[in-house]
Amino acid sequence: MVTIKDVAKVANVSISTVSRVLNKSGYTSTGTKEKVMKAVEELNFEKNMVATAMIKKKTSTLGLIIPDIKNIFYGELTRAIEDKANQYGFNVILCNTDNDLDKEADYLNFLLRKGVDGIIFSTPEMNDRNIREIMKKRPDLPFIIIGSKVEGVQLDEILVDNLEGGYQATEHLLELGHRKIGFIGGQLDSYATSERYKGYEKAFNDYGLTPNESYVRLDEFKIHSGYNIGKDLLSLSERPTAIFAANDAIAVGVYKAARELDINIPDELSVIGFDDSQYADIVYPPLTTIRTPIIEMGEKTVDLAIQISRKGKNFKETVTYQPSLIERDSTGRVKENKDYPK
Amino acid sequence: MVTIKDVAKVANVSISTVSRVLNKSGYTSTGTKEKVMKAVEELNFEKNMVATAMIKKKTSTLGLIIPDIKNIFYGELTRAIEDKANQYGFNVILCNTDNDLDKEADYLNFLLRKGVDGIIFSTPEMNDRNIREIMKKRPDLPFIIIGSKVEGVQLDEILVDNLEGGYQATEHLLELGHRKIGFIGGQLDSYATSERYKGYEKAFNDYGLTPNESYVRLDEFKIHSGYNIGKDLLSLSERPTAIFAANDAIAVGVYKAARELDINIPDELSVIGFDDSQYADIVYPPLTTIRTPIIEMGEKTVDLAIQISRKGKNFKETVTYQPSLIERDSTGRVKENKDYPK
DNA sequence: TTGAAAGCGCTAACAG
DNA sequence: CTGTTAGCGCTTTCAA
Repeated sequence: MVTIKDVAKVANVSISTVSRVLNKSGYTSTGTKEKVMKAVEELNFEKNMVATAMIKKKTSTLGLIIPDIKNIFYGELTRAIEDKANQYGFNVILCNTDNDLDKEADYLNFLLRKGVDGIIFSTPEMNDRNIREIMKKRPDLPFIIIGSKVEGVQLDEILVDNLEGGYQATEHLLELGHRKIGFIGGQLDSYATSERYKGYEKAFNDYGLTPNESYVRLDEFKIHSGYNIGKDLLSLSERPTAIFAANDAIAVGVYKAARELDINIPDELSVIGFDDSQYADIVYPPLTTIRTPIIEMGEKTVDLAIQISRKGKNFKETVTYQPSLIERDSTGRVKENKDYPK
Repeated sequence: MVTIKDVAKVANVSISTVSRVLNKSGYTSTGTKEKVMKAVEELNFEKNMVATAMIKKKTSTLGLIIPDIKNIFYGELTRAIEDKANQYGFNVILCNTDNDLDKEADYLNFLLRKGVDGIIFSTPEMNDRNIREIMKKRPDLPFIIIGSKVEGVQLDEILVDNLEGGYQATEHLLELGHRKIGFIGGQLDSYATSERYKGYEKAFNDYGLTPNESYVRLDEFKIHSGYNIGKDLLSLSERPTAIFAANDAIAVGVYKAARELDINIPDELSVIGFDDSQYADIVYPPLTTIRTPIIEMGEKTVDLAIQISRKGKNFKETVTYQPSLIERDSTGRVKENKDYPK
């Protein structure tokens, strides 16, 4: 391994001089600068970041904690985060927890021991004890959460206005004449679900209506949840004419269920999703959905993490992005269904 | 920050003793062991891995270089790799290159300077100059490539038998009576494409046939490629009755094209993909495809990387996995099409 | 069985 | 403008 020492020897200067020119810190004459750079070239020297990390207590590394990278939403988010981090000269360590708090705790510990400069969470549970603990342990480090909130802690949050999104989705359906609108979400301890549900409720209320409780079902943000619940809902004697799926994966499951039951989308059933992930444009008919500005959010998260790491800013920020309705072909005007009473 | 020094003070022993009990190396009396552990607990001490890395030249970190984590195939692969690495107590740094060799070179340099214990590549190009260079530079480090080969270097390779997979796909179509079979792939400098194409050709030959050149098109392993080429192929006056898409993403694009042209799958067009990714079960009709054992391959990759890193094994291994045909509903017996002459 | 001391590769005062 | 020196937190001889 070529070290700064070797460079010093070849350039015939001291190691501190080498360090100075390498870091452009302090004064160095043009002459020595050149000598050093020549030696660097000659030896193909590259600074060992582990050594620097030891002194500076900075590793140029961010930890990213998500439930599962196979989930397309996190794939998109992760890509945005990694790209931005890379622009700053940072790397990201990927951690998949499957929402397992013990696994998360292990990762957290590991990341800390490795000296990461900040940790980005995108975990849905609002009562994540790990985050509380870690923040107490390392109040100096940036901890940013994206897409959710954690109860009982002040931390930097990057959010989408879920309530507004839920409202937009429901309103869209309502305007198309639907009244029997199903809601399929994750669990209520997930911030996204609870807010999106609130939006759903609010839209009904603003229309002078109340949602039918039996149309509201909670499970997971996954395809199979949409499929199972979709089958349930669509087998009801008085089935919904529209379904608001709290994310696109659930909507994909609903598509599957509808297909099995031979229910046409959008003629007999309108479906709206949430996120505007890749799924939305793959399924047929293309999915009407609520767009979450994932890329902007991911980038902002990294900006914040790195700013805090560098300047040690200390105030906890909440940045909220606005969602928007993306109309595709999975929603349509409600139609009288002759097969069963309305 | 609590250091080994603090522990030593509290336990009233020397730091080397603390180090010994922490690492279970050398002799320590039960008494001191206890004292030390008590102090560790009391102080909530956690060993700084950066310091250890400096001495041991091991970071328990692997670099993973892929084109794009948004691509579902890489999502699945990455998850398998990260899980396995985590089992070993390793982390993975994710790098997205978009197949940009300069970007890849930058990442590589960065990873080396950070002292990763090995690098896993899943980049399609066979003439990746970076890999050659880096291997010359650090012959001690494990470099494993998964899913592809690189010309002019001996490195550990984890592969799926692409030729066999291509053969199976084509044979399946041939057996269903198809003769006008399109092939849509990535570029020929991608190992996967070239081998899968060879399999396609071989199957034809084994049936005493030759593929129609005008049905063979190459672009990228992406949805839009499948879509564009699909539209082309399906607009031919004598269009293919079946298409072998060299990966599932391309198949998804073909679905889209077929839908726009109002061509029914599988009645008027059979489609077969490759990978058996999530896409296969999301689209309608569910996609017949060739399964690549991604999880096993990812795990094997990590096994190898860590084994080599630990024991410094030096022989370059090539592990080949067998693909298998997964029949779903996108392929069917060829039908006479009355709309145009056969 | 334990402690002292050297050192991993680099940075950062502090002198000069 | 440059060199000497003292670490960063830990591991590892080498003595005791």
